[in-house]
Amino acid sequence: MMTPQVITPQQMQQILQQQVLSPQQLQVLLQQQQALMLQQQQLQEFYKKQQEQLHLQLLQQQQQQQQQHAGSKQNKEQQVSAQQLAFQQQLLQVQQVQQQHLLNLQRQGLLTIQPGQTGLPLHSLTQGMIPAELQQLWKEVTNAHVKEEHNHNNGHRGLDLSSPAPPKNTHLNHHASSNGQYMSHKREASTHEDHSHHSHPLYGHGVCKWPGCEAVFDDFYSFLKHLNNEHALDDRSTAQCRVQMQVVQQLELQLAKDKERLQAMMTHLHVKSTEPKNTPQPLNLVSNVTLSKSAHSASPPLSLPQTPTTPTAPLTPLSQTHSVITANSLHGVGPMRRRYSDKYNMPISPDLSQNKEFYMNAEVRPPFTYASLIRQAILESPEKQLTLNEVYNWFTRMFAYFRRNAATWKGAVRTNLSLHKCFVRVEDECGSFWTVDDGEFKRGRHIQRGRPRKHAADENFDVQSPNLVKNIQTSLGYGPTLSAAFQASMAENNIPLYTTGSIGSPTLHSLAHAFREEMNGAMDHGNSNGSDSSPGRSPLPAMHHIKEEPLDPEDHEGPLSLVTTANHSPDFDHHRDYDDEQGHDDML
DNA sequence: CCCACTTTAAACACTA
DNA sequence: GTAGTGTTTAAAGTGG
Repeated sequence: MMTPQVITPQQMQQILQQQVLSPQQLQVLLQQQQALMLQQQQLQEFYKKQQEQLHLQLLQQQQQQQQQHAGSKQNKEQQVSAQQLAFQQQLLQVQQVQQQHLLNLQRQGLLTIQPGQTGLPLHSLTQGMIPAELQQLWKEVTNAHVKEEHNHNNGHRGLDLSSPAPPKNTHLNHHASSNGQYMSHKREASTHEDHSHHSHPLYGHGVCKWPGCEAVFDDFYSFLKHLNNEHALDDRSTAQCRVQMQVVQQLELQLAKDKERLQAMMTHLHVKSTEPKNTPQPLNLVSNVTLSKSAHSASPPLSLPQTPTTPTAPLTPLSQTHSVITANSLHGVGPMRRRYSDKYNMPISPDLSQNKEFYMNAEVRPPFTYASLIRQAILESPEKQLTLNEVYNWFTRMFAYFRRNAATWKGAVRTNLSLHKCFVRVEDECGSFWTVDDGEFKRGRHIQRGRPRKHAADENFDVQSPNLVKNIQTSLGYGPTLSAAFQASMAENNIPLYTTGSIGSPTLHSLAHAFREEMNGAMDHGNSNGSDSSPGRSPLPAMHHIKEEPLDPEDHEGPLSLVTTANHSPDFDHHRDYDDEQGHDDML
């Protein structure tokens, strides 16, 4: 495996630029292509090693911290948590680069992994493994002092049952070795195949993996024939090869950058960790709670599947409850009982924005209520209004959990939309969409039960009834004024306005973009319906609300309803930049 | 224990 | 008829 430096891209390029090649050169070229593959594998190994190093370092650090951890807590806590956050995000980033790299390789046919041979499903490598592993790492770092770090070998079984990765891939404290396991499997497999002459890096699952080819073959020999005929050394092939080289180069470049950054961070943290005072607490801030809780609720040793959700916690150490994510909830079985922001206006935005990538990649149930999430989704939209389908898409886009556990949450979303007073349905010719009445959200009220059942037909009656006063108000273009009111409301709740680019967190756009890129590679079939967006809406819909108000005296206490107006700011031109491009719902 | 709230499931209605 | 959407009710769980 540890092949010495095989060939540099420059050399390759030279060769390729010669254009006219002898059979010998062709042979050399093919060999070099294989060498390139080996390089890829080396890269992978490097990734693993880096992970391992990280792991060790984190453990060391944590041990040191434990020894000092009796001291002052509160002051340093946040500082440390910020470091941890950054570190965690860097970890994530490296993982994502790795993931992207692997995906790319796989897509380009340079990495041929056949589940049957490796014993691991491909997606466990390209999708599930990364977040799971990261979480595992975090769990170890954060919980090591509670859990016994030693003699865990056979006792722990890894992860979340819903995780795509099989248990054996996720042994506690064995993530590195399990990867090594994979590698050795792969190596074994490939050497074995090489012996049997039935494998080729460009041949997998009966398909030619030459970039852009994907021809199907029954047997290996017809593939070889095809390879020699269709992908012989000609302009096209060399061009493709060059492209591939650039892809690899770019990935390597990116990796190098991230590596460097990570190294700097690690160095920095390491230095700090040797200073007695800077590490009053273990890396995490909440894991104790999480662990103790889940230790009761879940089967003891293992099922802390995605517990590393705790990285969310360091950012917003508000209360303990929100950090408690039990195994059950992570499995999608248990109810979502982390009242993070359901009432009392706990702003979910900070957590959401800071942990966005985490939620996007890890199948962790977000510690927010549906109502909070829906509200967030709507408020994040340029026009502060979303169709149901767009709400769905926001969920799937922002949370890996909802991409996977699609079973019931859509119903819950609908129920919440209907049930909460704060969500107001608005309708125009093109369809209906939902807006948020933040005043009602603050009050956290539900529509009273037992009120007369509403029939759709009723909506057409009583257009002038007092119930619809709000509608009339909101249908007048109160744009700027209401926008100000809305922002004030947001400020009051300490909720950043993404759409206006607030806190230093990455914008939704860029994140969505990154996510989309990743998804494009990672999704097997996901996009069943390209039409994510609901029937096109005019930028200025003639709004008339549908939701009736039971005419509660309290409902007229203030200008609350004004806030509910969709913010028809002049920027509706750049709306839906990402909304419409993706329809990843229904991916179970 | 009570109450408010959340989640989930289910039934039902309406529309495309 | 089906799927999507929306409303409502009920049960169960959580937490103040």
